[in-house]
Amino acid sequence: MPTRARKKRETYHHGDLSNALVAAALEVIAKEEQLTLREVSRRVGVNHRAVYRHFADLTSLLAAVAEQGYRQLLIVLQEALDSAKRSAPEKRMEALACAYVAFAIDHSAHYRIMFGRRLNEDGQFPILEELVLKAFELIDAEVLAGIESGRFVARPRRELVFAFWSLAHGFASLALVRRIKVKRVLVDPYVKQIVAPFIAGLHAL
Amino acid sequence: MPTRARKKRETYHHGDLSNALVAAALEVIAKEEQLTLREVSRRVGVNHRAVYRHFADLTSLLAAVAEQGYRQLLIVLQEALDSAKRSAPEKRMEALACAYVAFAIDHSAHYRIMFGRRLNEDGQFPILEELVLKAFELIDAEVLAGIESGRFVARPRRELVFAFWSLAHGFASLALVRRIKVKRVLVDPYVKQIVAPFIAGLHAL
DNA sequence: ACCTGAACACCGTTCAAGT
DNA sequence: ACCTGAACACCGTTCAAGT
Repeated sequence: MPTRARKKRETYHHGDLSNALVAAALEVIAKEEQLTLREVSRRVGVNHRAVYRHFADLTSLLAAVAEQGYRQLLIVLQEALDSAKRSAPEKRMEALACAYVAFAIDHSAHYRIMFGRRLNEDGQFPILEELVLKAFELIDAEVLAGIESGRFVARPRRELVFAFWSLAHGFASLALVRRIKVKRVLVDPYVKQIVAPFIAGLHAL
Repeated sequence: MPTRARKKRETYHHGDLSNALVAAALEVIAKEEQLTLREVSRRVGVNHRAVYRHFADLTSLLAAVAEQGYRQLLIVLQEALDSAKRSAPEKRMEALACAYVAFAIDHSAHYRIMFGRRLNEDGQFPILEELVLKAFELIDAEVLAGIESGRFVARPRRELVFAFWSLAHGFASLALVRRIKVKRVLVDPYVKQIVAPFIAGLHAL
């Protein structure tokens, strides 16, 4: 059974094809289906060649999808911090890790595109680098706050941030490929156990 | 220019096609070329259909490639431990992390297949699960030794091992996609910085 | 038992043409 | 300016036939 176009256009021109394509791509990955240029254009109801009017190639379309993902991730991380407003730095780091891993697991296809192979050429998509930097700074601010409050003594900060990120990303990524097996409801307590030694180390390095 | 077959067979039957295919696959990924069923069979000098006599599908061939990778990784990790025979548990963990990340960076295409998406169906390739378990046990033995020597007080062990693995895998994987940028010669000192807070935490949790 | 050839249903991408 | 259709060079996989 061939996939049918979702929408029927009355006009020859689509109007907002660029956004529609990204939205359709998000639909596709939400269903865990194969994300191809042809499938995405099918869903929008447009010839697959029309994509090239808006994106240089498939990779550029994926970059737009990844961009959305990074924006969502930033929001999720910020929300986690807001919910832990009055908590100690240790708890705030923990909340950050839990939110990060939960995002990766609940949006696994999206997460895979964000951290997949295709978008890894240096400087090819500056917007992605920019958003990644924002996430870095968000974590960095927490580490800094912990140091300034006198609770964290470890440094240098840059490496601490990358260590924290490696931990969260590594766990998420191993969970996604089922090398670490966790039930969804147990993700939070599991992540807390995983980051515990790291957080303890922040007191003592 | 079409890719040419490397070897010319005199006999109709190849003899050791299964191993030759895996070897050719390793050649392909070593050159960072696209690993396809057709390219691999071209290199061996055999019709691409012949692959199906030995592997159920492309994924099974990739699993055989991953298997080799896990075996190499285990050797590399064991060598790192052997070289740090008389060192303190902290140093041995550090050496393990350095060896792990170095392997991932120096065999990036191989590493990507080992931890890529395709082989992640639960229980589809028991040999892979078995080798992953061996790696787990290798790390676990180190953590146990640290605890028994009285230097590590943290627990539970299972989560410590996964935390360590997440850290190493996460760092390697972020480095591979260039989200963390490290020069090759600086990998060792960088990794030591990254694992430092975790190792400090093993003393205090 | 093992390998091949032709065919199928998919890709991403290029070119020239339609509205 | 924007979209389409036909064509190209690739995939992995299935079927029936060759040695």
